[in-house]
Amino acid sequence: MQPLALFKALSDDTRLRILLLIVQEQELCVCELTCALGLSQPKISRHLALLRQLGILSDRRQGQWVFYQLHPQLDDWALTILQQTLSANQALLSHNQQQLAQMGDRPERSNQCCIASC
Amino acid sequence: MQPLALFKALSDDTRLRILLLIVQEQELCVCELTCALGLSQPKISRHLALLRQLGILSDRRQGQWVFYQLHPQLDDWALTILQQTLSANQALLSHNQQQLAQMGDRPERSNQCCIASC
DNA sequence: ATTTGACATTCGAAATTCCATATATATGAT
DNA sequence: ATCATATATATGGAATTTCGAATGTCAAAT
Repeated sequence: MQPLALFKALSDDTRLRILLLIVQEQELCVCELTCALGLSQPKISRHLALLRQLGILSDRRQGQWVFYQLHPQLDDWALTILQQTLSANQALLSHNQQQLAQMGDRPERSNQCCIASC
Repeated sequence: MQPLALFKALSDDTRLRILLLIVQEQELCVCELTCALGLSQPKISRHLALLRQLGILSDRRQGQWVFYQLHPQLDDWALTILQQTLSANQALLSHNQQQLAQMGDRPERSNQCCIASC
């Protein structure tokens, strides 16, 4: 991951919030992000596609939903940048986290491999 | 310093290199940056103005030369981001540092307050 | 006072980024 | 098959960013 590519990804408000929310929450689906950010679904989806193509996020489909998380092979330094940005700027996301907390009918996560289902 | 503002500043190749070089070298003047990056003087100057207006860099004039350094009041987290980006991506600057090393007639720094001159 | 070298600024064109709207695909339920 | 929900993509235009070229400013030296 080239530094310039990472910083370009982070230089848009929507993408920055998406990434910081995912760092905080581990994994979120498109509808949760749409709700947390109060933006249209196509807009969220377009930015997610960009972050996926850059190798910053990875996605998995579970039934109707597609969940996004940080890409497992994301460079250490890039991960560190994201985590430090989050911890030093928690206030930035407070409204988004509030929206997420108030959201009803959030999809349930099924672990990809838990004792019961394997 | 808002995260979005910092990342927008870092999302341009010229500005990214300017900042990482200054983190490494402490202080550089416009002609040194012009030489190290191999770019036109107006282009360098325009990006420096932007970084100065954002409060990321500060400048001081010494005779004909204007030296730029990181702004003394730059947020800790922003400084950390810059330092970590540099140390994890040294290779990115190798050519620029080579150009700087080969530059002749670099202006001398006079400390703003040394024993001899005060 | 003029010149010279270092740096800053302005302006229009070109390139890039971003968005809203419309449309397409995929999954699960009926 | 059909429909509803969730997500993805395509398109065209608006807004922003970037750049080169020309010009302006400042300080030191003659």
